[in-house]
Amino acid sequence: MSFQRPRGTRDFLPEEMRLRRELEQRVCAIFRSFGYLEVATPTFEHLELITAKSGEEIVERLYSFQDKSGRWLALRPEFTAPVMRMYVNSLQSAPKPLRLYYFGPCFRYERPQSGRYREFWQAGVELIGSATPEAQAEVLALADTVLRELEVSYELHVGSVGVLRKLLACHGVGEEEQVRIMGMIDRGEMLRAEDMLKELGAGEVTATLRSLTELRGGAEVLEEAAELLRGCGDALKELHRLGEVLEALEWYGVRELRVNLGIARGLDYYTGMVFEAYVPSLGAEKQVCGGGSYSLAEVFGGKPVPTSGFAFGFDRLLLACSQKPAQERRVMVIPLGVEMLKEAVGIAGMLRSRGVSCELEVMRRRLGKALAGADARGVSHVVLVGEELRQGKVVLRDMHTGEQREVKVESLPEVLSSA
RNA sequence: GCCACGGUAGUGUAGCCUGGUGAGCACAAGGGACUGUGGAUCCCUUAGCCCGAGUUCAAAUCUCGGCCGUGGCCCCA
Repeated sequence: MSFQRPRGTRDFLPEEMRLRRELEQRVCAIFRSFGYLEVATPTFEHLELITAKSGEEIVERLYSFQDKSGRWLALRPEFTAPVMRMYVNSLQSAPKPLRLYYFGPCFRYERPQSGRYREFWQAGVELIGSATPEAQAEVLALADTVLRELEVSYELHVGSVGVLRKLLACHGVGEEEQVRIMGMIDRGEMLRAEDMLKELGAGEVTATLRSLTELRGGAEVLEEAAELLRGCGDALKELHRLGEVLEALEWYGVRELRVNLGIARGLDYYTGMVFEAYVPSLGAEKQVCGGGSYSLAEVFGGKPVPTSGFAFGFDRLLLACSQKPAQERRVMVIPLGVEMLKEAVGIAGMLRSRGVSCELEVMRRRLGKALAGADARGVSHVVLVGEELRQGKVVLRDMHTGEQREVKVESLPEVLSSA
């Protein structure tokens, strides 16, 4: 009888786990360096929390279930809703702005493929309580800093759903239709979006919309956009806001970005600036980060509060930065014969209490085999405990160079620490 | 939910088209030869046809279904 892993899940063996922890720590350290504080929420939430934010259609992409007393629950598909729920429950009267970050597994019932799993990890932040250009820019700059520090080659696209929505509103398109059209734009279905607009009697906006979503470039394309939006005051106002964010981004040193008004992010709770980061080398699942400014607290029964945030797809990030692990010091203590076992155990214990991690040879192998075994498991330093112990010494062997020297037991921790 | 390709010891593979000999090889793992330097060499051992049904005297091999994997669509991170 043997069992397979559930589809779309992974086991992480020691080597990969080390890489994951390393990356997690690097990313979270950068979050903290911007003043963000870590939070955690439950792995599952009430199903309604998720559907309140994303609509009933999302249910088929969720792991949802009834518990033993009939409550409908769902494994979280992302963190924004849970974190905002937590904010509404417990943090509404905390001093603003609130800077929160999270890291943890999320679950979606989707077809697995490269860079897409049913259990995957997200790392992200929410900045709650400020909608100033500098606050929005900070969030984006934070994402940019992470990508830059990881030395991956990426593209940052910045847009504004506010501009698009106000443009549509300007031509009499209602809220609900706006959402549907934005979804089509996000999926690149411009023709469908145009058909729908014509049906709604807003056919005259299609040319403007098309030109607008095809604009690409630096901050200078905002001028072209302004031309296109002439006569639509609300949209121009949104465009001006985007301009302010872009200006602030310059102060943060974020210059390698492209304005892309075609980013709609499909989701209806975004209000203003939106952004996405891509790592082209990842292929189909190249989006490593998505975020923007939104207003969600009121959906969960709180007072509206302007918020900006983003989430990294941690697994994709890991794929993107093919970092090779730093050489790790790994120590093994080998007794030369059973009669030295007791002493070897003692020395291993002494090393551990002095902060040097080490493992003990427990297979009673002959020296040759023991060395071969140590090598096979990636040990970098071996401590041989033999008759030199009568002079209070052990033999320290560097497994990479093959060099050996006798070292006093009491100076062993120090010598190994600097190795 | 849809499409393409795939699944043989722990890993990588041969065999499949053309059904029929104890399913072969390499590496890994465990033991030994061999008493502190043999990270070697030699020998031994462990361990496999994804699951189920069908066709057949006979299935790793052919057919169907399922499961899982890889990549793509969709969606997203």
